[in-house]
Amino acid sequence: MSDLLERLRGRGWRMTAQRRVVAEVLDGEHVHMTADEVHARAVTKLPEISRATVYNTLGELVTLGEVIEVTTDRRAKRYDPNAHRPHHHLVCARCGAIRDVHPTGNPLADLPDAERFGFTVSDVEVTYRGLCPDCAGI
Amino acid sequence: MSDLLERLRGRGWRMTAQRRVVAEVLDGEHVHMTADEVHARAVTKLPEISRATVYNTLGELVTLGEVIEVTTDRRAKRYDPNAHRPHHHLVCARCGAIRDVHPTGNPLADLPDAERFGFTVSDVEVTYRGLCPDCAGI
DNA sequence: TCCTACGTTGGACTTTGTCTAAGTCAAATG
DNA sequence: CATTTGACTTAGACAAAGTCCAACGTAGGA
Ligand SMILES: [Mn+2]
Ligand SMILES: [Mn+2]
Ligand SMILES: [Zn+2]
Ligand SMILES: [Zn+2]
Repeated sequence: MSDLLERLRGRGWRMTAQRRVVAEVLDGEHVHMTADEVHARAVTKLPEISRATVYNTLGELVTLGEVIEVTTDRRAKRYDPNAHRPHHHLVCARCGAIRDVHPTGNPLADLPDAERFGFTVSDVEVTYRGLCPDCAGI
Repeated sequence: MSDLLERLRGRGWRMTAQRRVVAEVLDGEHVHMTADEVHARAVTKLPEISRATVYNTLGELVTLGEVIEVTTDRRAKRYDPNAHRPHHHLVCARCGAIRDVHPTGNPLADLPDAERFGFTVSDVEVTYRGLCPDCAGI
């Protein structure tokens, strides 16, 4: 994530305080923030940053392949800076906690030709659902 | 789907023209309509039916286990009357076409204990993405 | 037939995200 | 450095999907 700013520059993108702050906020393990959460944290470092710019920058990071959009529920999209290692997600149905998981096996191989209906299948998302330790105890 | 009305009655639910119409609309193969699409079709049979009632009834059918909510994108939820046979979905990234698919293998078995982080995992959704024959040709 | 609790309705409201016009500024240029 | 310019940022209007509510209507039991 730290050389992200270089890559952006390499693409001829202008470096701004806003983009730097959004990139800084998106860092860590099992980070899956909504756009508004990113904005809330960005504001603590750069009070004037607007919601629109956060949306714009997140969209650019997704296009760049530095961040992945994750949709685990019908609420807000989540932005996942762990774009380097392919993984799937385990979601608590009650509190919404999200963990990265790395299942064995290849789900793409599990889809026979007869079940592809002529589609060119390029990607697969797997979402495991259940209750986290905290929520299961209640 | 035809005995749905019986089951509803068995649960002590009042039978109304609105609920009957929503149940009728939700029938067929590879049907994955949004709430507004269900409403649009329901209106042709019962012009006075309101959006709120469609949402209410769909929610009730989901609770009853007669219909499954499918979220393939961050647009509208889709309602799937094929709740009887477990299946997953294949989605065209361009036009949004949805097909039911039945992959081999069990993704739940592919998630080792060490990757469960103490969660009680109860369900898994798999979404295959790609291009349908029409969209791949363009 | 009458009652009433449950179902329905329209509209206001919320959440999430997009769009735009006007202002600002990074960085190329000399 | 100072200038210049088009890409970037901003506030706020707008849109789509869904929820909520108070008033009204009716299914089905007494
Ligand atoms: Mn992740
Ligand atoms: Mn389906
Ligand atoms: Zn939880
Ligand atoms: Zn298509």
